[in-house]
Amino acid sequence: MTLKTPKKSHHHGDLRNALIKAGIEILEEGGIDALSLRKCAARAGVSHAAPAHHFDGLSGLKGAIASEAFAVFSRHMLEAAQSEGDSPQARLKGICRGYVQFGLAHRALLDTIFGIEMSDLQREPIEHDDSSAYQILRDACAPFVPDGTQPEVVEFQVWSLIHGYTMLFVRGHLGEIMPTDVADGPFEEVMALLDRVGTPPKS
Amino acid sequence: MTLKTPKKSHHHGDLRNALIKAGIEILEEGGIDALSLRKCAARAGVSHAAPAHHFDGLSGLKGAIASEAFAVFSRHMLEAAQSEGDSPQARLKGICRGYVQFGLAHRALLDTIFGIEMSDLQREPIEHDDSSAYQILRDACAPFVPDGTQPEVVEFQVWSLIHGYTMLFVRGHLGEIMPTDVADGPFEEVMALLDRVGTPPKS
DNA sequence: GGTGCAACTTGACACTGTCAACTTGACGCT
DNA sequence: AGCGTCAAGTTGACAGTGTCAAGTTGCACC
Repeated sequence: MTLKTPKKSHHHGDLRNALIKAGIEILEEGGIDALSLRKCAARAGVSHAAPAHHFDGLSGLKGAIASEAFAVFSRHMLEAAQSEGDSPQARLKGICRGYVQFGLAHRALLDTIFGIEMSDLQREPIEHDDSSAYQILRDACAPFVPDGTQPEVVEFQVWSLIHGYTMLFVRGHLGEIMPTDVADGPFEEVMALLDRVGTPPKS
Repeated sequence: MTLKTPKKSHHHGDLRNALIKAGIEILEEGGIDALSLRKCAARAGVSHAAPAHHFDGLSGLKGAIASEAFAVFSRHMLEAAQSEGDSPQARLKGICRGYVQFGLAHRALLDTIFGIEMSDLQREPIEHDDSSAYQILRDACAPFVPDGTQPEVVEFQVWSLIHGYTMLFVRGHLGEIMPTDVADGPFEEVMALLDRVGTPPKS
């Protein structure tokens, strides 16, 4: 008598989404190594072989989870950007701060998203879509793209910097202790490299 | 009658190094997911439980392999730097090009090195040592560190940029195709962000 | 010359992904 | 209404994985 149709047949009805939800829970609780098809199946209340009807192996499930994780990722970036300021510079720095915060708060989701090999996702490219996480970065970079130049250059500069910083930072490579907050690392100092992004290199 | 002492007793004599060597071979052949303790043991000609006497689980073996991989990493960076030029700018760009080249040529070693959690290597920090890969980056950055400032700022700026670029690039996130050469991506354009690294932000 | 012990083996266990064969029930068609 | 098809889920099996306990072996040291 729950809200979801309580047909207790062996047809779950929404197993695909249930498995994704279970997978995210397991990831958040135990990290990327804790994720397995059988644990997801058990948590969703189905048999161990049921996920094979919805995903192409563990990597298929990870891809589906990554699509969901992108929503969380985007939310972190947008929220951080909003609490930073209105100028293009402040907005860009906010996006970057949200990138790091997402990596700290949802480490396993970050690993899932960027552990994916672009070569083995035959279907729709999950990024580079409109309203995607990449689009958020793209919009934040737009004010810094010089007229008549390819926007990808500035985008990849910013993305490379913040992605590399986040990956190194959350794994503890940039300090002695494992960080739990953005303030545990030299975020401001490193991001200062972006102070003159897009301006011509010859001063 | 080989050069290595042919004592065929059950004492291998140099099993630890043999396992590391086997592991690197397996990594280069099949990627990071192909690595397993049992396969390393089989290739080294010992029983499946023998590695436990030398490494603390699979992550322990990965750590030992990473230490070896750093030598290859360093070699790539130094060679690329040498064929680039003598100016500090050319040298820094060469180091970065070597970083990417290493990621392309030894993808599994890159994943092994940076898949390691700094929190669970209780022993010596493999990086930040003298003559380590990090020291190479540090030396290349030194000419750009303003007097009286902490060198870590410039180092982390450069490291973040090149690390993020490499990670995104080798996974195919920066283009439609999976890259096989540095020239398959916008390396020069992105590295242009370093053209004025270390100079004061207020022009 | 005997003893201790590190190195390695064997065997077992739980867990994993994956496959084949089977059951069930919902849906469309005549 | 009856029937058949077929997707969705189950069960069982298999090879591979890490890990532990217990046993064996031979080197080194006293």
